[in-house]
Amino acid sequence: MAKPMDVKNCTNFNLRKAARVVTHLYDETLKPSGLRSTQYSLLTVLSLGGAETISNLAHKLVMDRTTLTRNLKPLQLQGWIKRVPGEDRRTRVWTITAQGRKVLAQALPLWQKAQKDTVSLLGKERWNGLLDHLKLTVQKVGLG
Amino acid sequence: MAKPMDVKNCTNFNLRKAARVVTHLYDETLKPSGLRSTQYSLLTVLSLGGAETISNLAHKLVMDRTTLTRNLKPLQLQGWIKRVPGEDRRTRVWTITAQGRKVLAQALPLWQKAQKDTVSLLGKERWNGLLDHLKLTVQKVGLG
DNA sequence: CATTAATATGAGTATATACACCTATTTAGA
DNA sequence: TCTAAATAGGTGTATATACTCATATTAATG
Repeated sequence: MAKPMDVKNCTNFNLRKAARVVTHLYDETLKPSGLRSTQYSLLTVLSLGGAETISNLAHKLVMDRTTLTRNLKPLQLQGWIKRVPGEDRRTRVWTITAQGRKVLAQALPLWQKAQKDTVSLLGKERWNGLLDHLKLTVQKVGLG
Repeated sequence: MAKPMDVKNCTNFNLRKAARVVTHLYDETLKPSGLRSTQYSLLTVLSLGGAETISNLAHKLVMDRTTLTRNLKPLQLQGWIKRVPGEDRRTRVWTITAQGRKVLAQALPLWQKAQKDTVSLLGKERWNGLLDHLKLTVQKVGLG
């Protein structure tokens, strides 16, 4: 059993370190598509969920609203998403464009490869366990 | 069993999301010390490992060398670390200062609280599993 | 109905991350 | 020894992340 007060067992440090190495694998694999891994996630959410306000997206992705403002910008500049006025004059709704769906379709097999490679590296059992623990972590720590 | 090709099960997305929520908890808890969670990790490594080159640190932390160049800067500006010439005229060695040790000592109980709170939220068993999976992930995916 | 609350968003600032490219120094080999 | 390769480090640029503060609009309330 790991000892919580040993610095080597810092939850945050180990999480960020793992995120670095995994993001590197996904970014590298997605490179031919021109998408970063984070951008792939964003585009996918937009492609599945339809038009969404930035606040909705932020809540769904457990991400700060202002982070999304910056993250959506390069996608917009590439013409992969566009912003249209919402019903409420305060809100703006983001939708994926045809170009966005196109680049996403090209990225899909690459993402699938990244997933497959990760499962291969970890083993199916371990990969399942990792995902399980991560989801529980978001659930338990998230709304604190 | 989670299905790898379901976007909701993207290893990278779930890892980054978990990192966001956990980092938020640690940053919030560490706030009175004036340290961010990442800075706490860096200072701790420097306090334990003695003088290190930036390349050594990067390897140890599984982090890009140039990331460290930027991350060390605010710590240097605060006077918590300092850079001295190494034996080789190419190398520069980083060491923690007395002020750095002081702020680290103040941050220690806060970090301990963050660890304790995280274990409480996840449960000891789950927390151990999470850490275990994260370490294995770094090990297996890291040197790819 | 006028004022206040709440909601939706963006901008300024700062840190975190890393790739591509560059310089300086040391080491290895011809 | 002289030169090419390896090593150590930094800068420019771009994205990722989020806090604080500011603005616009809507909803609530006296």
